Formats: sequence, C-alpha cells, structure tokens
Amino acid sequence: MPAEVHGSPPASLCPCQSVKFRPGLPEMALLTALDDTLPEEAQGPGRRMILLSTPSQSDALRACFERNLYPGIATKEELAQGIDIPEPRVQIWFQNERSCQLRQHRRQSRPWPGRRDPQKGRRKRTAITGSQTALLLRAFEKDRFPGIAAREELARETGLPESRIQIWFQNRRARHRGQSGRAPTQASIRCNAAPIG
DNA sequence: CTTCTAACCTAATCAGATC
DNA sequence: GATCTGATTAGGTTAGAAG
Repeated sequence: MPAEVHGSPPASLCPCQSVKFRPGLPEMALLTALDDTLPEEAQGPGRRMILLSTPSQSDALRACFERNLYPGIATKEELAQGIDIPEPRVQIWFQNERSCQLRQHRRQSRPWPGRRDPQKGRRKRTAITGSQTALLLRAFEKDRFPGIAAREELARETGLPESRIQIWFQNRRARHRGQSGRAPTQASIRCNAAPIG
C-alpha cells in the first residue's frame, strides 16, 4: 500500500463556515449518542441520532486522513474497528472532512492533492436479489425519503446493511425522478431548484 | 445567539454484472 | 459495447451539541 503523504500541515479543527440558512423546525427530538443506553424508539422517524466522536476517535480519524485522503474499504473498516465506530460513519466522516478541507484549500488558493486510486479498494458490489429489490421498490413507492427508522426496518427485512439501503434509495431517486412518494425535503427542493424538464 | 460537526442530500461519475 | 445499477465523489444543506 503506497501510503501517500500529502505535504499539508496537520489539520486541526476545520473552520467550515458555510451555514447560511437556519429554519429551526425541530420536530424530531433527536438525542445524542453520548448516552448510549437510549431506547431505539428515541431515535425517532427522521435522521439517525448524531454520533459525536470522542477526542481519541477524532485523533485517529485525523491521523488516518493525513495519511490517505481517499482510503479504501479495507482501511475504513480497519479504522472503524480500531476506534469502535461503524464503518459507514467513518465514510461519512471522510466525506465531510474532505469537503471541509477542499473548501479551505480553495479559499487559500492552495492546490488540492486530488483523488488517488479511487477505484482501488472499493467496497465489493452488493448483490441485491430480486425479492430484496421488490421489497425496496414497494417501500420506495410509499416513501422516497425514508428516515432512519424505516431504513433500519428495511435493513432487517432484507438482511442488507442500512448503509446499503440508504445508497439504494439515493441511486433510485436519482434515476427515477417524478415517482410518487413523500414530498422531498427542503434540501432536495433547493438542490432541484434548477429545472430538469 | 454563533460555531462546530454529523447526517443527509443531489448530480456526476466510476465500475461490476449481465446481455 | 450497451445497459443497468451499486459505490464513490464533490459540493451543498440540515440540525443538534457545544461554546
């Protein structure tokens, strides 16, 4: 494994300051994962509860990020196991961190190291069976934006990881627009502001 | 209140499987 | 090679915790 090191200084906190819209309609009553004894019902129908990293977890994530901005699935799983965080959360962390650092680089007119071997070390393509697809399709027709509870339920029913369910819905929405289902979120309205057809 | 960060989203693209 | 579809990316928004 070529541990490509980039010459950037150690990243401390990432000052992302892109927040410019704050509606404030907290109807979901989400709870923090700091108290990990919460019952499942407490997670509510919306987003998954926020899993805040401990300082040591953040250190490990940053250390890994400095070595490799685009870790493969093996690296992510190893890291996830090492610091006791679900692998999908590690993936999200890297996505957020890259986004943050990219913006910083641009703001300071510094070059971004760029992708490296993105095709190497991808997650193995998940084989979704016909019955699993049928189940997901039925769910999709009812609700194109399932919350965490619905996704967890689908994960139980299909036997697929919840993260794969989420990806399936993302891909499905992207490729089958205009189907019935729950109204999109404000985010999707905003993102779809440009007319498509 | 503002800032930070995790979660989530779209759009584009890469890539494996199948024909 | 064309098509379908799962996986990953950039770049953005949303929302709870912390300051």
